[in-house]
Amino acid sequence: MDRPQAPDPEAGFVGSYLLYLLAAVSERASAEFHAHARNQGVRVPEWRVLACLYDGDGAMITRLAEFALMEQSRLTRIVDQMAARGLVTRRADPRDGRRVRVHLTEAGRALAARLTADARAHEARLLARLTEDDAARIKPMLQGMLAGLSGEAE
Amino acid sequence: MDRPQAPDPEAGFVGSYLLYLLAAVSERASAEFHAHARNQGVRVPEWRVLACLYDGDGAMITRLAEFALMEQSRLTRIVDQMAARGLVTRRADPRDGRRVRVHLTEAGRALAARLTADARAHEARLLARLTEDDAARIKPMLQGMLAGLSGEAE
DNA sequence: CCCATTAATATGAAAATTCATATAAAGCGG
DNA sequence: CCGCTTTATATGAATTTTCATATTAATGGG
Repeated sequence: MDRPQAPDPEAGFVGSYLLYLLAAVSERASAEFHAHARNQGVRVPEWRVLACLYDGDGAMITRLAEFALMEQSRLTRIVDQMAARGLVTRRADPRDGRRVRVHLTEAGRALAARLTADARAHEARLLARLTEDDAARIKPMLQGMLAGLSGEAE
Repeated sequence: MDRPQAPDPEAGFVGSYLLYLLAAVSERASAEFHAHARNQGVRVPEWRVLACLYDGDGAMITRLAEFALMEQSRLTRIVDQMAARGLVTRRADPRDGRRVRVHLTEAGRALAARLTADARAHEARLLARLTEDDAARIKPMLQGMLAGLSGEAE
């Protein structure tokens, strides 16, 4: 097993720079599960779309792009591909003809259900590797940060 | 100011999924500074290379790629571009002819110094928005996670 | 010293991603 | 109802990124 190294947290700037730590932890914590998803034929952006729609079907393109952490034009193309693969369908919003609502198909929902279950299990394994304290605090802390960073302008 | 929304942390899977929270916080916390870097003509991968080299000049391509969170072949091309812009130079390692060591030029070092200072200031502003408790705990927690995820296989 | 293997970097070609902008539907003031 | 502005999505074209693999150098065994 030959995992990537990280910069020394003691020495230098990078090893204790908050934005580096966030990016590195995110990337490395996600690596395993993302590899699992790809093995199931699902790329990362597609997995994000599946997960978001599984939480709330029929989201419009713009909001879906925000939740799935990607640009609108990219999401449009991801949705194209997923539609071509029969995972989602597009429907015009009856109230507002500009909007496109994205819905999971049967197949898409089944795939999302499977991957979401896998993700829960994987998350449990990740949390199990933390100290009890950290495991208890990490999510609320991140949720708090996210709330502070999203929405309200200051 | 119209910031992206985040999924409801109360409802659904995504809003309380650890890997989502990490990715979202990383992305959104970094957005401002990354925009600043781009305004200085420096893209994100380039900024990461500058910061890593500023910490320790003369890194080889492979390790630099690990630290800078990108694939080797991508880093090779980033270094190409940075060399073309006069920010770095490549030098063969005298001990091992396969290795290429990347060094900052004067201009590269000056740019790295400036951006690193900006990054410290920006980080201070980010931390100031957290509760005292969170601000004190976030970095050690992330460093611990990173150590657990890197290096040692289990 | 040679061969086979491993390691470090580079590169071609395909695919993904971005950026600016086009298209089209709503909303609004008059 | 009209024209103007805003909002939502799509798309062309350039750039970036990935993936597999080529190239070159070191290493270890016989």
